[in-house]
Amino acid sequence: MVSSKDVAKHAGVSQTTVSRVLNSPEFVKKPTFDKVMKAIHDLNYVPNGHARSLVQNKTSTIALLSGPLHNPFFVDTTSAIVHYANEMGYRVNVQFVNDEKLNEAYATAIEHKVDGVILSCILLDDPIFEKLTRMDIPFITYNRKHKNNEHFVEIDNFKAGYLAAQHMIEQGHTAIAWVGGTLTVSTFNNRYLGFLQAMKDYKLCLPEQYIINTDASKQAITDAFHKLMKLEHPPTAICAGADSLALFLIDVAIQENYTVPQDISIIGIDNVDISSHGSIQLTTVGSISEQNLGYLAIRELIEMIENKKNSCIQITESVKVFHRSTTRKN
Amino acid sequence: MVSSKDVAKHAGVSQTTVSRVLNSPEFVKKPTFDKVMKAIHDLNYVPNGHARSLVQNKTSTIALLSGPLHNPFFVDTTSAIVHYANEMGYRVNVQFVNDEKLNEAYATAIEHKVDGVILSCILLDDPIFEKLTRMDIPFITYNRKHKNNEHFVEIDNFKAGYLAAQHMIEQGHTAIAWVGGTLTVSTFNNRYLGFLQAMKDYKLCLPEQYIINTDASKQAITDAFHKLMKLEHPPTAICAGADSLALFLIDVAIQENYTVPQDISIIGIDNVDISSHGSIQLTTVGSISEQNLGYLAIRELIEMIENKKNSCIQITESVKVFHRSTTRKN
DNA sequence: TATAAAAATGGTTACGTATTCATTTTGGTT
DNA sequence: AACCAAAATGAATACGTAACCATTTTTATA
Repeated sequence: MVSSKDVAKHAGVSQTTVSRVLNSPEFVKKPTFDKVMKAIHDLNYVPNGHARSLVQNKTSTIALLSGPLHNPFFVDTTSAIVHYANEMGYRVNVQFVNDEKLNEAYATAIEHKVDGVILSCILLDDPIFEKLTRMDIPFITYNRKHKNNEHFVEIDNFKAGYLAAQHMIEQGHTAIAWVGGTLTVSTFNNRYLGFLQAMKDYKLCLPEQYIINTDASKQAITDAFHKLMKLEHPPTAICAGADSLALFLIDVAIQENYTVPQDISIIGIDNVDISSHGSIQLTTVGSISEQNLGYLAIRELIEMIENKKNSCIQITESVKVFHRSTTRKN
Repeated sequence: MVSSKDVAKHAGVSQTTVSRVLNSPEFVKKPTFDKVMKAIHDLNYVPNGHARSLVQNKTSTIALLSGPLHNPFFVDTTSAIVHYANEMGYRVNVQFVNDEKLNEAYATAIEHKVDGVILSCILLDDPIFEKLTRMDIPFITYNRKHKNNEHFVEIDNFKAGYLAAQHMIEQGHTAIAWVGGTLTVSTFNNRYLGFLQAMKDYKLCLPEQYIINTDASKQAITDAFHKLMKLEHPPTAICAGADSLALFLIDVAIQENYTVPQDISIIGIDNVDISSHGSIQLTTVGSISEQNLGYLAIRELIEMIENKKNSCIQITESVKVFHRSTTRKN
């Protein structure tokens, strides 16, 4: 492997000068600069990023711990995060983690002394939080948050759950079910609480069988749907804890020859990009702002890294209903 | 930052022993091992990956240069690639590149001495190819390939184009249009050639206005659709060069109050995961095998990295039609 | 017990860069 | 020409690890 020493020798200068040519060319005379550049080109030299990271203690790398891409929410956020980070000169190490394999993911992230960590998949009560804090690595969570989290970006999850229920109620539904994810996740927890509050405020009956909080796998959602529709009095509407769940539900419904929304109304939360596709037209609750959570989070993280500011970043975006075609008057 | 020297001092051993505890514990006595582990834990030590990379000339990192995630094909492949790589102990540096900003992307990838590069976005006649070869970094392309490419994984694009046209013809269509991407991309080029061949074999008339090869942006596809449907004799069927294009077309069609497939049949190529969703049910041509191209590519790349084998990897997967609900008898 | 072999540990160095400080060269002024 | 300040360059070092070789300690064998 050709190093800056080789370049120096080839150009008849010192390694220091080679380094200067690349990092502070204003301090080197034109002829010297040209000589070195020629040598760099001749030898096909590429500086070694690891050596630089080692000496500068700066990696220009960010670790992204995202949820899986089969959830369209993470498609949108991952895309936004990687694009913005690259634009700002950072490389992004991506990992798609499920909640179990979290520890490994953190380990590899930390070993490489990334400049910052941006993550979604943290539990309300996650020991990882302390580790990251102790490591003194800037980090921010998006979508989810930790119980004593300082830096996070989220939507108003409680209100989102509330609005979802309210929307169904306003459409004349009374038999409204909830299908959400595990409550150890802040997002699902708050959305669920919002849903409950609306049902209470509007004095609607909510039988226990109408409430399903399970893991977010396709299989679990399929089972949930079956369970609901086989009840003696099946619901006429389902509020899903996330668009990804809503899309699963719709898929299952169609497979089982139900028509959405004629047979059953379904609303999601997140307003993922694909929900507005003509073939899907998912009614959902999402951020009022155009910018997705991933973008907001990475912007703040890079701000934290570069300006070392330690003021708390706590962004909660307002939400509204996007009324499309998967819900209708009952 | 706490280093292995600090650990060594704290444990009363040499730095070498600390290194051994972590990398070849079988050569260190139990009591010493315990002492060191305690020190590691006490000091909250995490080894520095960059220093290790520097001395070992091995990074356990792979650069992924993918197309954008709004194309669902890249959602599937990115997911598969990152998952498999992580499982095999590699970190993945992801960049979503458009064809213009390719050079920057390569530069940052190469600077960090990644163990390998996996890329989709290469043009048939791309100077990058030579650079990578000269750098002696193992690399493989998926989906697309370079004109003198050695390692690649693709589907049988020519046949895919052929089958798409054939499917429409068998459904009784005669006015069949083509909407594909730029022909400097191997994938689109071969699919287009296959389409042409089928039209020729079946002796179908193909007016020039029925052929649109443009960039793959939503706007361009919208324009293409308008152009086609405003013709005096609009087509009754469109073969799209990729599922992403087909999905754009369907979205536009629905917005413009066309019904798919009643008003117009549309077929894609790739069989992306989302195409089988109940709300979409896109008829498409895709690989016979279950495994997506990203998975095949990363598997081969890691094989190349670890076994230094230099036999050419040239995988072309057979394809078939997945007949769903966006095409029908004319 | 003596001795050789094996096991365990330590000292030193290299990896490739940026940085600090010292030295040389340049250019301007008298 | 002499001198000084400024500009340009170079030498030496640190970053944190793994690897190589040397040394010490332990174990097995006669």
